[in-house]
Amino acid sequence: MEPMLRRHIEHVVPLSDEEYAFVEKHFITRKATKGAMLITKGEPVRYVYLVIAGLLKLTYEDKKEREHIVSFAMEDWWETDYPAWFSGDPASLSLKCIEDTQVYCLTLDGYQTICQQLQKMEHFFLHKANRGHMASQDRILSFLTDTPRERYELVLRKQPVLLQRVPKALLAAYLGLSRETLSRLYRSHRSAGGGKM
Amino acid sequence: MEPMLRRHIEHVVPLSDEEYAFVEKHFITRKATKGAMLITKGEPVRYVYLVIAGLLKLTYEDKKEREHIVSFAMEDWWETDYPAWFSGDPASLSLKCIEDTQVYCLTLDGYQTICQQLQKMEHFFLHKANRGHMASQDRILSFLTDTPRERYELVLRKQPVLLQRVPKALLAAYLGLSRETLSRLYRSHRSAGGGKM
DNA sequence: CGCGCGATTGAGTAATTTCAAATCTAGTGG
DNA sequence: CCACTAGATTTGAAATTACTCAATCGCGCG
Repeated sequence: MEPMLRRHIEHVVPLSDEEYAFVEKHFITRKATKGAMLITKGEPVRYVYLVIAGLLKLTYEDKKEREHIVSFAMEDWWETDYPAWFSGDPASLSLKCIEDTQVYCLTLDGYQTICQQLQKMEHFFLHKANRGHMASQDRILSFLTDTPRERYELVLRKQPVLLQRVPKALLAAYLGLSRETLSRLYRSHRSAGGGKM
Repeated sequence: MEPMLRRHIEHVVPLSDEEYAFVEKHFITRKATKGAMLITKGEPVRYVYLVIAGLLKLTYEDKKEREHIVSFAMEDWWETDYPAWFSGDPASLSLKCIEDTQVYCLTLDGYQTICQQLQKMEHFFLHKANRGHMASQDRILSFLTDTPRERYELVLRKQPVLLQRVPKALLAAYLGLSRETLSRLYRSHRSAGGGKM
């Protein structure tokens, strides 16, 4: 069966068998169980990860030891602490498995080699980077424009999957509000929405 | 004298005279006076802009007609409504001059042609896209982690220029708080900071 | 001098947070 | 099947914080 990596890339640029083989050489795959850390704050960042299956959280811990979630990464997402990965500096973020997870791993060297040798792949990564940038701007806009309640409703509408897959406390850390507030918003929805009681 | 565009690009990738000439062909320059609109909500987005001099605001207007500032663009920044520029859809954002401004303009066609013909330039844009993505994640993190007061102090420390160049009301729309609140934060700083009265 | 605009101030209101306690749920062992 | 525990979720009440709305201030310009 076609490897997930190939399908993923060819969704953007077509590759010959030879080209794909060259690309694949630079990846390794890894399985990690729920709770495992792929990136730990303070340590070097070896890889950028492409999620094959499972769910990750990219987090930042502030001075008061509160955990904030920069993003969730699920199937087909690329994730890492980019500033640390690019620069070689120790990570300021952590990346942790919320579910059992399988990922492709790519080093910075591998990334650079692939881009240098295959313009198509540089094009692919440009495409992905642009997407990522736009998604981030969207999230910024949501912080500027929407109230916490509206942000919650947005997730409810656009990513109902998250409600199933992540504990509410994590969702709160992603939306930027306290678990208590999230719980109260959730309640008002249950009744208003017309669920059976 | 060296055109700003060439210096800007060669800060990332070196170009031969011939290569630069090819690239430059696809840009036009434009001057716009304070208050002019480069992108108007609802209209098509022809260009991505590289700011040569001046200052722009990229804004979103919500249902209650309140203006939110996604970002300020100053010298050496690339800015546009990316989703609209890439897709051809009408803009959901607006881009307006806060000061008299001079920009390079590049169409999507020009961008694609340049990338296709010169791998170096695809590399350049990949570099820029990665930077942009990281900057956005940083801003997201600030919304998650910092209180409005801390966000204000961050700008104070890291981009004091903005305080000089931008009216306070705009800064508030950028930080995601009301002008009144910003004014009060500003006050408490004046006294605490030990400025002459 | 008076107008106009940006910035500030004051007072009351709405929303969220915090801290503490109560409740619920799934898994474990008897 | 029931009791029990750990973790997640919910609830309550007080305290913070930011918002809104309205009024005032300060300054540059005609």
